[in-house]
Amino acid sequence: MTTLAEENYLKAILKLSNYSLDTVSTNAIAKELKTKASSVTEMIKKLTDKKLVNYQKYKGVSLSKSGYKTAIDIVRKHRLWECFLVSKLQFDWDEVHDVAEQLEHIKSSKLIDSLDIFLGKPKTDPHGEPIPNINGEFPKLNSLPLSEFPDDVLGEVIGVTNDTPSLLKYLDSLSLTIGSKVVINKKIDFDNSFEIAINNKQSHISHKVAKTLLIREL
Amino acid sequence: MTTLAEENYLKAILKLSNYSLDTVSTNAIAKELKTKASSVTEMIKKLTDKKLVNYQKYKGVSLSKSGYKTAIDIVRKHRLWECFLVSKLQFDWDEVHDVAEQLEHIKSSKLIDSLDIFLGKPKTDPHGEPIPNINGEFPKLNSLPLSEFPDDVLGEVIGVTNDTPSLLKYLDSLSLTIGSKVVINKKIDFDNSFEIAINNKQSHISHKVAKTLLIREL
DNA sequence: TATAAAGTTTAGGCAAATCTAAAAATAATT
DNA sequence: AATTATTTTTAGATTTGCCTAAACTTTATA
Repeated sequence: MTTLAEENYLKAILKLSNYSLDTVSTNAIAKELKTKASSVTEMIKKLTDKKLVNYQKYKGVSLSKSGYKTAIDIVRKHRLWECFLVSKLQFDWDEVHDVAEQLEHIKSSKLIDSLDIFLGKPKTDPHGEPIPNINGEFPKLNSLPLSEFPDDVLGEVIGVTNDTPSLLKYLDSLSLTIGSKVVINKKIDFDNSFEIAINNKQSHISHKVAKTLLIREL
Repeated sequence: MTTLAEENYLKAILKLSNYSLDTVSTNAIAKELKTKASSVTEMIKKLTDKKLVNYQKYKGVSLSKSGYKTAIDIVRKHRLWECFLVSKLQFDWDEVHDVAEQLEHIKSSKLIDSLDIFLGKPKTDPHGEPIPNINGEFPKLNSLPLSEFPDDVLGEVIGVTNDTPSLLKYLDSLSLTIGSKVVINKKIDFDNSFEIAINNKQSHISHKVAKTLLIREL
C-alpha cells in the first residue's frame, strides 16, 4: 500500500520523465514537489525498498514497471475526477485542479472504474489531456503542441497540457478554449514567440504558452 | 485546518455523544477508534488547543460549538458521498462505507455543496440516516427505532442507523430493506428480542438489531 | 470508609516525513 | 589536470500520531 507522500513522489517522477521510464534527478523532484533534496533522497530509498523505482546513488531515479503503473493510475484518477467536476458539478476548468489533487488519492478500484463508466469513458480531461484507460494505456490523439505545429495550417485546440489557473485565465482572456480554430501566421525567431489567429482574430503568444497548447490539424 | 486524525476524533466524539454536546469518556473514544487511551488523551489536548473540544482532566471531553460544526460537516460529506455511490455509481448499500470514509475528508465546500445540488439535496443517505444541511441542521424525519416502536402498529422501515456490512447482509437475508412493512407482534422480556412480521412474513430479531432499524408509523 | 478495581494521564519511545547543515561525489571551468 | 561549482547524500533535529508501562484519579465494593 502506498502512502500519500509516496504517491506524490511517483506522480512527480512520472511527470518529469515525460511519462516514460527515463531517469530523473533528485533536484528536479525537489523543485517539482517544493521540498528539499535531502527529503527526496530519503523518500527515494523507501520507494526503492518497495520496488517502485530503480535507483543508484548519484545517478538519479527511474520508475519501475509497478511504479509506472501506480503513477499512471493516479493520473487516471486525477483526470477522471476533473471530468466529473466539470461535466457533472459545473466547475470551471480552472477550478478543478486542487480538488482533483485530493480526490486522486482515494483508494478504490471499483470507485474509479464505475466513475469511468458513469462519465462515458472519456478520452481526455477538461484540459484536453489524455486519460489512461483501465490498463494504463493512453489513447492516441494525433495532436502536436502549437510550438511544433506547421505555419499557415488550420488547426483546432484540443488540449492544454498544464492546468495552472493563471494560464487558464490568460487563455480565457484571449478567447482561446478547447475547440478554438488557430493558424500560425508568423514565428518570431528572436524570442521564439508566435503571431497567430485565434478564430480569425490576431494575437501574439510566447513560446512558453505555445508549448502548452495541443493542436489537431483540420 | 484539521488533520485527518483530528477529524476522525471529532467524528467519534460526535457519534458517542449521540450527536449532541454531551461529555464522552477517553476509553469510549479509544474503543471507537481502536486505539489506546493514552493516544486519545494526547489528541484531546491538541483538539483543546484548537478550541474544538472542551476538556477537563479525568472528567471527559465534549465538542465545542466549532468542533460540533466541523464534525457535522464530516457526517454531511460522508452521507452525501454514500448517496452518490449508490444512486449514481450503482454501489450496493453494504459497499459504500469504506469509500465514503475516505471521501468524507476531501476539503472543498464548493465540491460538497455542488454534490448536494447534483444529488437533489437528499434528506437521508442510502441507509436512511438523516443528512445535515449546509447549516449543519438535521432534517426532521419523525421516526423511532424499532426497539421503541409500539406493538401491533403498522410501520415502514425508513432507515438503518448502522452500516456494518454484516448487519446489512443479515437484513438482506431477512428480506428487510428500506420500505419494508413491519409490525411488532410480541416482545420477549427475557432477552428483549422481538417477534415481528416483515411484509407479513414472521421473523424474530434481537434487541441489538431492533435498535438499528428506524420505523415510521403508517 | 478504607481498599480494590477501573479509568485516565504522564513519561519515554518509535516510525513517517520533513528540515538544516555539513560532507561527499560529480560536473564544469580555467 | 586541478580547482571550483553544483548536485547529491548523510547526520542530526523536529513534528505528528501512535505505542507500552507506570503513576495517578475516580469509582465501586466489601
